[in-house]
Amino acid sequence: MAATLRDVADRAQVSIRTVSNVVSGYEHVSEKMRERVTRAIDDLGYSPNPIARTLRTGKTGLLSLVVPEIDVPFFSELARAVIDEADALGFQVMIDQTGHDHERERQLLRSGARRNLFDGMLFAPLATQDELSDLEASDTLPLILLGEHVFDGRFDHVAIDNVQAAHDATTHLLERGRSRIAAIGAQPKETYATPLQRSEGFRLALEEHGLEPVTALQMDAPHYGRADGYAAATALIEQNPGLDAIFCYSDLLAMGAIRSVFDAGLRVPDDIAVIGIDDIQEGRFSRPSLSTVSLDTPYIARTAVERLAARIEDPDVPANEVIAPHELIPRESTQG
Amino acid sequence: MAATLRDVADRAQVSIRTVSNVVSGYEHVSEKMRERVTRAIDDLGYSPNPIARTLRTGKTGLLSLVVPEIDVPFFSELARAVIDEADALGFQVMIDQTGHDHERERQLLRSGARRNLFDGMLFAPLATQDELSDLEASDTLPLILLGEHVFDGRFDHVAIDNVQAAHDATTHLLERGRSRIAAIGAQPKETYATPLQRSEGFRLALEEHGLEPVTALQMDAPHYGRADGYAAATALIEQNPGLDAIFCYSDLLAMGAIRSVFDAGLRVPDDIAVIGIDDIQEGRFSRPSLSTVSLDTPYIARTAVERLAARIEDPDVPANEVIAPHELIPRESTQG
DNA sequence: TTGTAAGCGTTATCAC
DNA sequence: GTGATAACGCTTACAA
Repeated sequence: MAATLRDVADRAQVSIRTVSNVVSGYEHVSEKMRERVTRAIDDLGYSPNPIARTLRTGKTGLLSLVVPEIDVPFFSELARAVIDEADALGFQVMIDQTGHDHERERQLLRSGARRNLFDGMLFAPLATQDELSDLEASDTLPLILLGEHVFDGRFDHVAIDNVQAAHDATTHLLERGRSRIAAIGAQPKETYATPLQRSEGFRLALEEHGLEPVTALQMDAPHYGRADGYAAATALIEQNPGLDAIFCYSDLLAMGAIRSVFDAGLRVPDDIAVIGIDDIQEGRFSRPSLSTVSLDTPYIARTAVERLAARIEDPDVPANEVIAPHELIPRESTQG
Repeated sequence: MAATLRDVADRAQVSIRTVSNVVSGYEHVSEKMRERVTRAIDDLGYSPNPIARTLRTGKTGLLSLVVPEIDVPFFSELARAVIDEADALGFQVMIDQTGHDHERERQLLRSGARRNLFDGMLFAPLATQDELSDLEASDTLPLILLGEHVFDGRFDHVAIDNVQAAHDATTHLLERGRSRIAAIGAQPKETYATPLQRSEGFRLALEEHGLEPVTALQMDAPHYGRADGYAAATALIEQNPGLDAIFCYSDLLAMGAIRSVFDAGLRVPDDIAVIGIDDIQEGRFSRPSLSTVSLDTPYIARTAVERLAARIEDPDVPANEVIAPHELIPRESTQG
């Protein structure tokens, strides 16, 4: 069915080697040959088999992007940027979803079967340090960790300063005169780095303003979806009449929280100000528009893909950690 | 570095054939052999090279999902379902974005290089009939078209009844007593099927209620994003004081339109009712929550992946077209 | 039940 | 500058 190098060679009456040279743009091919081969290629509608090429070269041109769920806006926006960046560098991107499954993340990290299928992996995990701790850098395919800010010299990171981001968001609320501030997004049992760091930033900001973090005002959120934000905010409002602000660890939590405030008959930001983290597109057109801390997904994607490409090129480049910039974006949900 | 079948065979003192048998779960292997081989596999940390396997078998286990933009909620929600379904059937999913680029869609449809990399392709296009018209089913890898409702016996479709969906949305507005109804989402130049069909459904519903579609009330939208909805609605409101409802061809357009209504100092649904199509998650927590026509993405994904798997199994199964169900979901944005 | 060997479509190492 | 030919790691006739 599909034509092979051999078919082209036969038709052009040249050796398979010459055809390969033409296809891969080798310089030293005579004009005559090149033309003859090109014609045969067109006649037969030949295109090279990437699988065979890969078996020979070891390079697939495929990257793996691992995210919890692709339909979470932050991750789909990240994926978009990653795919575009990868495309620019000649890579295609496979998406794996871990669905908040710790075990699945673990598996993906060490599944050797993937070594040969992918040139590298971009990992945006809930992952904890312990998931990586018993992993040698040499055990995995070229790997870039996204988002998590874990101090570990062995792997490349493109991280976010979660402590500072949470601190900035909380400080913004404080500066707007709010003092009974709740936080939504701590994780119940797991020791994921991101929520811990955001809790830390929240606490720090309060203390800087001479406030003591009140345990009752810190709500867990099993996931970071709208429904989780809604449920947590509903409980908070019911139990804390004086509440005047909510800091959510993600924009999606914030969207749910805002809806909950209104369903409780209160207003955002007049009664309760709400701020998130991520700066997903949804928050720019929502009502009220969502104040947030913008994480620079294009920067994260570009840096990560470039870094990964470099590591694929040379596996021995020392691991480094880049902290992506973030920026407070005040919008209506805190302008009260 | 990575161990091969040969290495395992050497270590277990058996032939490569026996190792292969064990790895691929062949039945007739003696217990003794199986154990010896298994031990060697563990010792060496062997896992089979999927690329080599593919070169031999012709099956990659990879599917290609082509969408305009993965960060558009409808497509990320679809992708999530597709990836999950594919996973259940042992496939992994590669994502390609066409970025509304007609030429790129064309390319992806006929790029022969992909024939060997993917077992099949799920295509959620802006695609027009003419993009497919000069394409033989045998030219492409196994292909399922998503969303477009094009009558063409050559390709498998999992389609939406766009005419009926638009009709239902419009009728809902009419039944709520609205009569000066605008529509946002027609496409300027291109002859994409989806907008044409939705325009048709809009027109039909109006006529059934004895109303004449007014050209001035039908707005183009270059893309289907929030910003496009915002811009179109703003223009509509400015030029049509009596407007009492807007039917948007997508939920994202509707989110932008709603914001625009409020920025104009009017209320949804009191002054202007708004309805969309898609039923993205965002619309369930927005304020007001968004009335919409729900497209059953899990159904679409499941049907499409199953169908594709069947076609990969047997390329000669006749093409068929499935119409995915849709359902009107009345929410706050039309309850005035 | 297990071993031997051919071949999937490339690239790359030799010669010439 | 071009032609044979040996891998890449696997599956699968065909033998034994």
